[in-house]
Amino acid sequence: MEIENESRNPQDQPVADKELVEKVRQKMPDEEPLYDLAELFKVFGDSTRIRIIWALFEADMCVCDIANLLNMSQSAISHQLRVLKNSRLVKYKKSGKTVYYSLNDDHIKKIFELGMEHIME
Amino acid sequence: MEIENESRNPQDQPVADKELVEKVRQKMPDEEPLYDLAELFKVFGDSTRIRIIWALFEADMCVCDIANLLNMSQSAISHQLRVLKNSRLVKYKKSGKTVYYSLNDDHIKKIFELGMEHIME
DNA sequence: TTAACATATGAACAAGTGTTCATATGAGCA
DNA sequence: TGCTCATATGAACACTTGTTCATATGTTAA
Repeated sequence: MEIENESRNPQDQPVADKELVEKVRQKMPDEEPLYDLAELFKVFGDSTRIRIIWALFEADMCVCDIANLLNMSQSAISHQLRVLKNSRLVKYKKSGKTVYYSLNDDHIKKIFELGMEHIME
Repeated sequence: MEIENESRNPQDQPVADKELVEKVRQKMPDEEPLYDLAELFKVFGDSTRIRIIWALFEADMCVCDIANLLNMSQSAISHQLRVLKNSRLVKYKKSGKTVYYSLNDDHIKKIFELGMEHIME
């Protein structure tokens, strides 16, 4: 009985360089943090949310002023702020009827700047 | 005829702090780069693409080895590599039948590391 | 209390996305 | 030439997502 030279994975994919695949596999982070990272970038992957965050770079703002700034409905902004809140990217402070949102993470600005550098290249 | 105290935008949103909205509006970047930035993060916002990129941090790889590493079909990987290629995040080099992909941007690793920092917080 | 206001929320729908499947392309080899 | 292999591609489909619309919640002021 011969051993096949080319290894195969469960999906029956041929492997060109089995050693390399194993080496890289061992260096890969666990699935979960990579999944979480994708979830974070998914949040950044919408221009409304990008613009909300960019506005909050400049100043803490209430929902209606953000809606006005971006020329969008209060409801749309509120929905998106919830997404940002769920990702711990923004926090809020209530003041009477008004709710003021602000950024909750110092990394965001740096991430955005690096992203901009890629775009400008 | 009286001038209303509260200004309204085309969507009939009340404005709490008109001056602030104007100040922030002037500091906001143009729509287009913000739209492009969202497009970039959209590309990062998928765990398959995140894992492909992370693999390429370790080594340049051909399509079938990436498919094997991630235990996914060659077709799925090829489709995703095209997305990465269109965003100028990866480049490729042909060698006979085989196509080797590699990263095309030094910012990516930094962006991912900062993203990870947010997750770990 | 009632009215006005700021915000949040749920349902619904159109638009977008990732994978699969089948097949095309193009290079190397017999 | 014809066959095999690595990759690319198009169509189809299920699934996800962002907005709108209607309405609920909760606060302030009269």
